[in-house]
Amino acid sequence: MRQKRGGRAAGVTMEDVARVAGVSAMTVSRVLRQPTLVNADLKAKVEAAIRETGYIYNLVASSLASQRSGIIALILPTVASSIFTDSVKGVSDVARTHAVQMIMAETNYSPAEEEKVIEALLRRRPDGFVIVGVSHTRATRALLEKSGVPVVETWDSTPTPIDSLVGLSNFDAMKAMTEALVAQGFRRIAFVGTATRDRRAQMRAKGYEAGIAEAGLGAPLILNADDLTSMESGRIVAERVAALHPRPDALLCLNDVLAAGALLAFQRMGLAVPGDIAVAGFGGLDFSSHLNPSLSTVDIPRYEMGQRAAEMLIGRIAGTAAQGGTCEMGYRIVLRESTGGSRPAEAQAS
Amino acid sequence: MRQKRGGRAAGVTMEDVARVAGVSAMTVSRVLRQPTLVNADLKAKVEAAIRETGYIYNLVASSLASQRSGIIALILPTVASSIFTDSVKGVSDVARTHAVQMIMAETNYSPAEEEKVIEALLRRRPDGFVIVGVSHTRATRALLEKSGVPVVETWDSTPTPIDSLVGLSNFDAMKAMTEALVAQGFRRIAFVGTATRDRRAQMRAKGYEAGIAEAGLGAPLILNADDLTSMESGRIVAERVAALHPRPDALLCLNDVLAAGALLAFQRMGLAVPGDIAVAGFGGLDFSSHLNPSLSTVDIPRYEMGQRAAEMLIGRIAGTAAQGGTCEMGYRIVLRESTGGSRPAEAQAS
DNA sequence: TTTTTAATTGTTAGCGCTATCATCTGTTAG
DNA sequence: CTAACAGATGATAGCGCTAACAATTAAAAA
Repeated sequence: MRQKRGGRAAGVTMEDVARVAGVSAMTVSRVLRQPTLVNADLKAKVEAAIRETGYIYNLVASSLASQRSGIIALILPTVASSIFTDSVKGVSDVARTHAVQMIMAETNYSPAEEEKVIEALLRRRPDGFVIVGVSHTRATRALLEKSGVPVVETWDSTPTPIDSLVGLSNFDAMKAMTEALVAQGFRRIAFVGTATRDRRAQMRAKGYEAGIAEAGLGAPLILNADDLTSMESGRIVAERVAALHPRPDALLCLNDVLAAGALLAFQRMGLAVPGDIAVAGFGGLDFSSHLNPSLSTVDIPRYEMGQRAAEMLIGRIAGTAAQGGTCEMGYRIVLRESTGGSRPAEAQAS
Repeated sequence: MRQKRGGRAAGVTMEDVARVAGVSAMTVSRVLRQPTLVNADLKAKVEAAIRETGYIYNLVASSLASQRSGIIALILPTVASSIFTDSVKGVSDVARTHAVQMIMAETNYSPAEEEKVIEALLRRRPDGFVIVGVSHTRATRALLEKSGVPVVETWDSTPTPIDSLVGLSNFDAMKAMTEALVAQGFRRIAFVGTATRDRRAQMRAKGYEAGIAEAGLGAPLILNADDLTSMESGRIVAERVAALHPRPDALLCLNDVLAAGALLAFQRMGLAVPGDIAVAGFGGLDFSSHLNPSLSTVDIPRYEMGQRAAEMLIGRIAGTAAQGGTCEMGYRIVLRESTGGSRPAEAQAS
């Protein structure tokens, strides 16, 4: 430890290691970053010096000098929801294998907050962004394009991604589930989820509407919920649904969390699922298959989406992948007991 | 944009902004960091120049020059589990209000991985660490102590924290739940969760054992599960429990996820909960109160623990809090239908 | 032997900021 | 009228690393 610049304590630097090992700082740097370029004896000497001094490589200085931060930023609507945790893990796992660190920030489903958050993260000079969603403010888009940082958008689809895309058609997926419910014989299918929040929610609602329209089932019935990510919210909606006349014979939910909340609430108020009312969700979350009755859902490859997005991003950063790359992820309609399907049967789609 | 150093493109720098505004770079820096020191006219001019040039502050350079990264690191066992998401949010929310960024890494419940992860993060020179758990390798402890970075440990208790602690007594909490079950009249209480994973799991198992021993209920019965964070694992354990002779009259689980998996599995195999077997969990997760029957649990202030830990850490970083600070968080025994308690009644403890 | 080439290592000059001190203005007090 | 001082701005010298190039040595080719 030395004293420098007005008395602030500084840690061990590469220079210190170099002195101990009897080489130049550059050689130490090479041992750490391109060990094959260094003679084996010297390498051993340097490694010993590193151990002896307790040197900890300084990535801040490295980032500044090399213009590479080794950080990828992950922007998502919320960190506190089970909906995205698997995608986070997918990104995080890939990041780790490439010796890159992931930094996360949440937007609370607000494009304005997203703009702020991205601007804040840009100050860290991340090597790339994975962003959940394709709907951004004009300024956000301009900011990202000007910065020249690779971006992979995901969890939604668009023909005009900022850079690259790991897509998911929320519209198609929810429409397919609606059709599956129709095929199961349900005729008064209601939908929970607002059309006024984020684009993913909107597209799912539109998919439901399209499914209803094509089946010629009359006017769609869309119910809103204030909070779209809590079981409590599902419970509250279930009470409203139970009071409707005529009561819907199926309730399709924006996601599995709402669906589970509704399903359990129906049961508690004495309604049989699916006898009195069927319930279906979206997302394929883990707990869905464990509920009694097990919950029908649209299974989407959450972990794989995160993985794929991170891999694509790392390709873009390395320059091996071209801009404009797109990869559409599929979905699976999983009909279980909550819609009258049998437990083990899992229909396949897309 | 200028070309520098062999042709790499560089973005707009503070120097560029300064030139446009007709001031020195130092003044631009002051406008951004200590605006009160700068004359209002100049400030306006600089702000205009920033907008005009599209300048984005470079925190990498700032971190290097100021020896402050503005990053706090959060180390937790896993990012993919609902158990910690609320704590993550607590840390993240506090970090945001202090204009600090949070960087997260997971250890997979392994002290060896924790050591690697902490060493990797130390390279980014974070201003502080929040670490879930108090059990670390000797090397980890030495590393953190030598680095001099403030550390707040949480989600467990110890008289000898590395630096500061936001504590939770897993032993006391699980013992209290065991006693509550005994008070409810259960006599053959089994426990699920391994005593061989992390210290938090161990302490909970020990709390259960102590509760059983003090009640004079004979030998404790501890069942292991391979995976301690999935409902599927709870289901598998439930099958083993159902086959026991005599069958336990209550199953106490390491956490709510296991408990929910077990509860739903018991129901599916035709066992009444709590009639044939009671179930209780730990963690106070959101979904517990929604299950039918609602799940008894030990509610712990997950979000607040994250908040408190982050606040304490920021105090340590600012130098306003002393080393060795400790703050013990409480817990609440919540008895619900799954142990024969009535739904609204929520007993209070600690 | 001399020249060419490849393989190692070192030197230099930043990366884009900020801590520190110096300078310069305009006040206020003596 | 000068000294003392506070307030605002600028100049300088790094922070700890790496890109680019230079220098050195040893091996291969001529």
